[in-house]
Amino acid sequence: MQESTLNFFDRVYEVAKQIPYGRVTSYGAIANYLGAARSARMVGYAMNGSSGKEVPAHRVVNRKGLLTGKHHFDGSNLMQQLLESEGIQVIDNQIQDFETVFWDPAKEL
DNA sequence: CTGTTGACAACCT
DNA sequence: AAGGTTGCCAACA
Repeated sequence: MQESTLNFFDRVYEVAKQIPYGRVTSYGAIANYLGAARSARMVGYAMNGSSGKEVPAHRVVNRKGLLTGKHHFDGSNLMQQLLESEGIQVIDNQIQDFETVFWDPAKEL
């Protein structure tokens, strides 16, 4: 696969789609996997175009395990409910046992 | 082409 | 240790 052909956004989508069920990852982890460790913000920004795509943006949170991007979802607690639907405990936009459900693309891939 | 923005992360006080 | 500020880097106006 010629990654160079794909835009930065597309790479983020590809990685996000590969997030296993019941797992989550951080923006920095994805950015690190893409070689843009300092571009964690870009990952989040890329998610702006994830609407209407297969990208499970609700599985992507910041390094604290906090659902910072929930405000971008349709509802207010939609993101949280989606994660809880996958067996992830989320309390007050904070993922419980974050280290347990954390999925690092750089290690898993 | 230059400046601003942004779903973060790291550094500094 | 906890909180606030700066830095990154690519997209967008």
